[in-house]
Amino acid sequence: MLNNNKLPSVKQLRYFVTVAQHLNFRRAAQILGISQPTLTSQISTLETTLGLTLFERSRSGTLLSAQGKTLLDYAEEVLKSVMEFSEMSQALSEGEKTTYRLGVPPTLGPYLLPHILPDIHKSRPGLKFYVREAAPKQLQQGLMSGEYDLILSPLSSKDSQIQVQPLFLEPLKFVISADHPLAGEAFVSPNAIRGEKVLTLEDRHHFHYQVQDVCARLGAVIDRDYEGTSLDTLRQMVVMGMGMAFLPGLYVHSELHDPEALHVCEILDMPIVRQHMLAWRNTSPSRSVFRELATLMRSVIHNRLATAVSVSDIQPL
Amino acid sequence: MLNNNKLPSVKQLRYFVTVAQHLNFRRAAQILGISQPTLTSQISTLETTLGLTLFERSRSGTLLSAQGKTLLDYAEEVLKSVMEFSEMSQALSEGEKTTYRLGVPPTLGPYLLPHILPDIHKSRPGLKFYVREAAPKQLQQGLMSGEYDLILSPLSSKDSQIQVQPLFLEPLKFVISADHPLAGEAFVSPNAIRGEKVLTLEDRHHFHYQVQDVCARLGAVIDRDYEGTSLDTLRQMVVMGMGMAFLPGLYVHSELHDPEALHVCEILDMPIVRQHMLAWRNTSPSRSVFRELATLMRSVIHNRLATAVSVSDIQPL
DNA sequence: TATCCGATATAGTTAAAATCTATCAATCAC
DNA sequence: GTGATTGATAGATTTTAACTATATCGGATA
Repeated sequence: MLNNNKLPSVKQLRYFVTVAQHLNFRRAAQILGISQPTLTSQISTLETTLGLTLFERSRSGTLLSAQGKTLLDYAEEVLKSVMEFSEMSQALSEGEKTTYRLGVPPTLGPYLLPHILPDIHKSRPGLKFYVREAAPKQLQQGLMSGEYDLILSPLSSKDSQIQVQPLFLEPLKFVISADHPLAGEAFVSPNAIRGEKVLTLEDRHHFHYQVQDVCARLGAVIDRDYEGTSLDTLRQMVVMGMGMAFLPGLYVHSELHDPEALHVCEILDMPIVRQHMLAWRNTSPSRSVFRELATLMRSVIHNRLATAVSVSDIQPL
Repeated sequence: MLNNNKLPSVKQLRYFVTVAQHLNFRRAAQILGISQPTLTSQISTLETTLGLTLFERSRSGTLLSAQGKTLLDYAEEVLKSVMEFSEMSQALSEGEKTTYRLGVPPTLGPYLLPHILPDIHKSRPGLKFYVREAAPKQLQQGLMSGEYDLILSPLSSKDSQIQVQPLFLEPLKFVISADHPLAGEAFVSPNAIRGEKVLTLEDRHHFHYQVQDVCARLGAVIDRDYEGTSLDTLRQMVVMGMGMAFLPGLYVHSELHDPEALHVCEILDMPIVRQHMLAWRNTSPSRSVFRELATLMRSVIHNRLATAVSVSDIQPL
């Protein structure tokens, strides 16, 4: 078997197709912008690597051989796929049509993204996001491993490989069952909570530790006997009178439209918030896009969600 | 717009895909059988021509960028089509699966090919024929123009660009209506035909001139008032008593199984035959295949049709 | 028949590209 | 810290693609 596994080059296939179209080396060379001897030599190199004859040459003209005729379709198929590759790369290099893998915490994504993605899409129609939910710890790890290009995260990581920009502060609202003695007031005194048991999510959620911190400051304790698996179950637990809880402001803003069952309030003179950041690898070739995106997100959040959250100042580079 | 229309090479795409699969330049280089600096430089050349970043490199590892991830699928598509091209060319170069365009005269093809193509296919399963019918003159012209790779032809062309090999001699049978006075004898004397009118095909068929020659030798005349458009109509004309005619032996052998309506006989002491040749361009890269094919055809015809035709001697090269 | 035109092939040279070896600098695991 | 591993860089070399000039062949034309 003479045939090495040497692959033909795109250039050679382009030459082949052009000669096959015109059945004339000189004209094809002219169209390709190369000299006729170059074309002759390239075609004959290709024929050698393939181990067959593509064209029947005679002084009186050039014909496609039977085998060449069969291969022509395949060569055109190759050129087509190369063109598609090339066009896609062009679109990508011009900033259109890039899909970024965005990781979000489950306690934030569903209550933030529906409010802001439409506007972001309107401003930057080329940007697409493939959104996946995971706990912040997994998000950060996945960011480093390349699983995500971009994450929304509560972390202010000191990792030098991660670039972080603050987006906004989200208040945590205090919620109690509507028939609880404390219900009815917009503000609850910290003293009223001291020593109380507070419901929260399971500790695989970062939210668990955030609430733990808050409770430590308030002198309340986490109820570890009953923990919610999601914000929705947590809310149901409160509605059913199993205890009091903190819920993210955006969750309240998005999901709680029935004030009957639940009373939402805040802690008097004690702002309780969590900070959300946008983070990416600082090796990412799209980092400038991401920086712009952070700015865009702050602006959209300011427009759409000013009543629920407070946007962070724009950080200088 | 920075982007030139320079196309990536197959080699670069192969490098790209391999690095993307392993996310490690050194290992990918080893697999590709090249050095790591070469790989680095090729990838970075590719990135430059595409105007974007395919990989995020850091000392701690290599990641596919978001754009690289999108392009990877396209690159794999290109490689797939190149592999298909390559595999097809390999199959072709090993003599498998070539389709040759075979031109045949309408007075021969339908009555010869069904008898021999099955055996030919059995001996050389790779050979395929795309069969088209045309008059010998068109066949020869089409052979030169590349429309056919191979023709069956009565011509013994002196054209130096055409290679010709004789295949077999086919007798022309003399047919008359079953109720004609001459019917019943296996041989008819030439004298009985002298001066008679003989039916034949229209003059766009080469067969017309062959019969004309025969009639000239016999002293018969062609009936130009009524001419058949095909052998089948010619036969019907004879059955209907419109006159006598010559029909190719293979036609008689294949189609005439009803001896009632028609009487088939031969001219006494006067063999009337036509010679069939196989012809191809002597520039054809497949000429050795065609020579073998001619031998094969003679052998198959000898096995299958010895009662109807006589195979020519094998011609030395 | 001689000649010219148009076709591809060949020779020889040059510019560009791909590749190699050797080495560097950053990072990570221990 | 130390050694192993990673991708990047420098410089030399080989290979490839390209050019110009010319040869050769076949067919049309005078």
